[in-house]
Amino acid sequence: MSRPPYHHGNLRAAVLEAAERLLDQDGPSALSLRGIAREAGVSATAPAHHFGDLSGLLSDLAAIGFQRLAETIRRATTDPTPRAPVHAYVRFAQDNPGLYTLMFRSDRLDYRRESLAAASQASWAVLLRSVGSEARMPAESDLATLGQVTFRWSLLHGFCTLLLDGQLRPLLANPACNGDPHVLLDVMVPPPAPVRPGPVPIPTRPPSP
Amino acid sequence: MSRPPYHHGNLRAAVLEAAERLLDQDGPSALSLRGIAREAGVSATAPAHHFGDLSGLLSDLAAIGFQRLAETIRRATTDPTPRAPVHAYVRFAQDNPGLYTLMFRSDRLDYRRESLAAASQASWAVLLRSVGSEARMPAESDLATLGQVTFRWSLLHGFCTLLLDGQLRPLLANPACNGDPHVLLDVMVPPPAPVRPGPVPIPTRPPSP
DNA sequence: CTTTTATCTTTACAATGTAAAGATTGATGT
DNA sequence: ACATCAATCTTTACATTGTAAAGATAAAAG
Repeated sequence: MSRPPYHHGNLRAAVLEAAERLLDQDGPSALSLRGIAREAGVSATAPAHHFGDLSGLLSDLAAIGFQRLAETIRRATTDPTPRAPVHAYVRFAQDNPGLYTLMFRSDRLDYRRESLAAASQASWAVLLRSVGSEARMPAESDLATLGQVTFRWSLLHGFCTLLLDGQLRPLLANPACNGDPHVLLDVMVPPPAPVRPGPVPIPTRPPSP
Repeated sequence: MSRPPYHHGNLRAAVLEAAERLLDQDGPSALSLRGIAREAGVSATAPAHHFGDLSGLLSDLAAIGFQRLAETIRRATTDPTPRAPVHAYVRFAQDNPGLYTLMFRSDRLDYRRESLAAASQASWAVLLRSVGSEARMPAESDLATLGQVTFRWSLLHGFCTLLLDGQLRPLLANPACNGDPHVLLDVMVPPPAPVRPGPVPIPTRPPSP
C-alpha cells in the first residue's frame, strides 16, 4: 500500500495539466484552486507554493494559451491560402474554448506576471508580421499598420468571442449557414484587402456631435 | 429612531440600482449577492426572493444593458454622419465598462431568462436594421445580410472587448494614437463599404487543408 | 552526519451562494 | 372590524472557496 510520495517531483507541470483538464471539462468559471489541487491529487494549498495565488496559476495557464495561439497563427501564415490564418485562428478558439475565454478574462489574470506579459507580447509580434510589418512592438509602427492590426484582431476576436458566448446561435440557425461558423466567417471577412495589405487610405475623423 | 420599514416597497429596483453602483465601482467580478444586498441596505438573502439566484440578478441587469445599448445605436442611426453608430457603440462600452463586460459574460448569466432573451433579441433587430435589412430575426435574412451583421458586430465587439481588457494599451501608447481609442477606431473601420451597405460579393469557401 | 532549504500538509478563518424556517406586514374576503 | 392569507423580508445554517500560518517531510548542502 504505497501512498504517493510526499514530494511530488514536478507538481508545477502536473497542476497546469490538471487545470487545463478541468478547463476543458467545465469551463473557466469552474477553475478553483482547491478543485485543481484535488484533480492533481495533492492538498488544497499545495499549488499556492508554485503560483502564489489563483490569478498566478491562471495567468501561467493563459500564457501557455497565448504561446499556442501565436504558434498556430505563425504556422498558418506559411499556408499559401490567403485566408488560412483566419480560419486557423477561429479553429483554435473552437478547439480550445475554455482556454481562449480564459486568455481574455482579465479580471482573473495578472498581466504584471512575467510569463503572461512575455507571451502576450510575443503574440503582438506575430500579428504585426501577419500584416507585413517588420516592427516587433506596436509602439514602433505607423498608424496605418496599427489600423490593420487592430482591424484583424478585433474582427477575429469579436467573432470568436460572440461564437463561444453563443451569441451567434441565432445566425447559425439560418439554413444558409448550415450551423457552420466558417461559412459565416467566409461571408464576413472582406474579400480582398486586409489579408495581404497594401497601404490603406486613412480617413479623417468625423466631428463628434 | 425609526429603523427602515420591514417591507422595502420596491426592493427589486433598488437592488438593481445598488448592483449597478457596485458594478461601476469595482467591476463585474466584484458583484456578489451579499455585497449587493449590503449596498441596498437589506439582509443577505433578500434579493434572492426577487431574482431567484445571483445569475438571475445579473441577467436582469445585463438585460437592462442590452436595452440601453440598442437604444443608443438606434438613436445614433438618425445621425447623418455615417460613422456615428460606430463611435456611439464604442462610447457606450467606454462609458459603461462594467455593464458592457457583464453583458457578454455568459458564464454568469442565464440566457433562458425571459428578460435577457427578449432584450438580446431586440438588439438583433436594431443591428439588422442598421445594415438596411427589414428582417426582424437573423433566421429570416439572406446570407449576405448575415455576413454584414456579423462583420459589424464582430468588429465593434472585438474592438471594445480588447479595449476594455487593456489589450490595446500597447497600441494606444503609440504617439500617433495619442491615447485616444477613437483615433484607432477611425483607421480601423474600413472607409466606405460596410457602413452604408449595398450588396456584397460573396466569396467562395476555400478548401480546408 | 548534521543543518539548511524546498516542498507539501494541516489547521484556521473570513467570505460567498443558497436552502430552510421564522417574523412582519399588506391585502383579501366576509 | 376582524380573521385569514399571501407576499416580503430576516435569521439561521451549511457547504465551498481563497488564503494565511504553522507544522511535517524529504532532498540538498555543508
